[in-house]
Amino acid sequence: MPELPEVETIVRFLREGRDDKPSLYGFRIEKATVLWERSLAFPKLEEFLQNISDQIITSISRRGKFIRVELQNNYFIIHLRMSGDLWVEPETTPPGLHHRWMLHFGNGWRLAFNDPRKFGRAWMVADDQSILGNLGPEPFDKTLTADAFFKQLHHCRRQLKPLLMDQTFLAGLGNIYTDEALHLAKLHPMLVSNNLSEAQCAKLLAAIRQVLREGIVRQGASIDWVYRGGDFQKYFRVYQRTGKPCPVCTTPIERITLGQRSTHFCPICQKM
DNA sequence: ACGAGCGCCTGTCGGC
DNA sequence: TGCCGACAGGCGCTCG
Repeated sequence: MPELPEVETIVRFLREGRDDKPSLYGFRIEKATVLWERSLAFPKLEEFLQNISDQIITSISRRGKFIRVELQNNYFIIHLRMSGDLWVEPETTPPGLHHRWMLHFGNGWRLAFNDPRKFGRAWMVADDQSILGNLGPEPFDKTLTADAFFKQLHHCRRQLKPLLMDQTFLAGLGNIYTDEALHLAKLHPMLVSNNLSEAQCAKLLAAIRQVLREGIVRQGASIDWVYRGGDFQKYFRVYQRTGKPCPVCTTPIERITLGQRSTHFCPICQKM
């Protein structure tokens, strides 16, 4: 489920609690259980189990699509990839079929990483920049001005769709929000970055921020069988709407493959 | 520098 | 009903 709005929703929930679930701030990790070893990218299992025990969660934040849990001695960083999710649940619940690891707090609660497709990864590292250091700017960063974004787009010569999904260019967009932003900005996904005018670049940045804001307000999108969180899927303009009318001009939405990913756009609103 | 192909995984859905 | 391919919110790798 993870693009910026879904990850942001999960981070807020872990930080603030939701419904009957507590905030994890200040929780002491009594011990961890790893059920699928490949979910742990670093360090080796033994070292991880030993070093995570007895540490206290001091903060929880998001960088791009990564979740950064700050502990006293180091960072626990999680990437949900395609199907990962984090559940706060009582220890009395039987572990789910797709649980890959769990942090036990010894107070009746645990944090479980549920990930049917097993693509998700977690790292425990002293320096968070060893994992997050190559990420591009945050879309809402105030220093990312229209002018800076124009320069970034003109610094390379790439199709907009794969470029916007490149996390070293901009951190947080995935397949859904890229398609949605390009439609809102009325830009064809195959347009080449350094051909955009200043006005088009400014419009694209504004569109990216708008769709991400909408996604966060709706608490993310829930599609398929993963992530039953928000309802942004009810408001998709183009994503997974092949053949359905464009919300602006009613022309049927088209689907092509770009950068190995299905790409949805309106052939009238988003001309080459 | 850039894009395409593929691998990693499990699950769902539509067609036959 | 069962089988089979296509497809799914990501990303790292190789190969042209």
